Amino acid sequence: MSATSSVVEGQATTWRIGEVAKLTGLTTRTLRYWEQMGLLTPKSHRQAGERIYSDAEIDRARRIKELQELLGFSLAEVRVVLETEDVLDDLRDAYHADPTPAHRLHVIHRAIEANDRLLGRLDDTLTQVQAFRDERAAKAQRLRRKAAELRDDPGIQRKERR
Amino acid sequence: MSATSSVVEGQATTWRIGEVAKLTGLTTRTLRYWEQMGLLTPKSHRQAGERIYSDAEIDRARRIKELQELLGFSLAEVRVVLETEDVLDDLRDAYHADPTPAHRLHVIHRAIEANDRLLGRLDDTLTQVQAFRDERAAKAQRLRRKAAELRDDPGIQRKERR
DNA sequence: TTGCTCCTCACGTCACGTGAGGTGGC
DNA sequence: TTGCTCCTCACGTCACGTGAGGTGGC
Repeated sequence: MSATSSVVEGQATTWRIGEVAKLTGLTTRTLRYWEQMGLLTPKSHRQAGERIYSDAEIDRARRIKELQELLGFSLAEVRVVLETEDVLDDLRDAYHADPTPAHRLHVIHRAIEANDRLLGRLDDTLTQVQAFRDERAAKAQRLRRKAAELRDDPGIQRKERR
Repeated sequence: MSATSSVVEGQATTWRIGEVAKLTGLTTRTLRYWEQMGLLTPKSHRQAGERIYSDAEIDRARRIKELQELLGFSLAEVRVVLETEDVLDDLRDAYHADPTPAHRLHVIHRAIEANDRLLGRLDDTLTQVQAFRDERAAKAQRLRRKAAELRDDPGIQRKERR
């Protein structure tokens, strides 16, 4: 919001690549690579080629990062997800440009499908992480019980376990 | 359990690399690579170098996969986690070999620390995935509402949004 | 002029994928 | 002998990391 070197142009706040990196936890190298791959294009390039990003690109960068890190998507998979969302955004932008209602309904149905697929994968990872977490929580309990035993009775050699 | 080509040697079931691959969802290349990195060593090599795995290695392979895919760990990070667990296993094996109780307590405390760190990271990812999931669920609702509107009233150009 | 951030190559790295060419047991 | 799985190189790939060498505005 009030970053020292943010630039105001017209109305909207814009950012340099180093600022985007700090805000998103990415590196400048990654941002340039994603641009090269056609995943994240800066709003504009300034004189001498300096990249200028808007808030929309910050959101997009965060989305890409989530899809990669939380769901293990490759950039090719990320691309597919983002493309269906871009289509939806285009639809919204062109809301009065009169595409036929039938076409709009079709686009929305594709968006619903894509979204539901994502939801499904998220639920899958959720249950997997849950199961893994429960295992670790149980192990934490066992370890603490063991430590308590050793503290109370440090000299006793127990016969259980072999 | 009753895989066709599983081998019985003494009492325990053993597996060939291709069987391990199928059981774990990994590739044989990955299993060999992890061995080369010192992360997963087969129980033994047979004549002509054929790798023989036991159930313990299947479990270990699954653990490595979980740490990689669910938590995004690099193999270097996986190594650290597994090493602290290996120490615990050694402790259990040497339970009657009389290490001092003080030393045992120390090892257990380190294991508790390591386990709690993992638990913390699991809880972090859990909340992140949850938040992401909730976003998607909300979007699913919005999309379905929109689709219903279009179905009920396909000809109307609404004035909301811009 | 000095600092800071930006830029474009371009080679390096991590974790494998993918053949190439060959061996061993039913 | 034919099929199948195994083996070891070894080059390729994906997603960046990491300098090298240079430009531009306070």
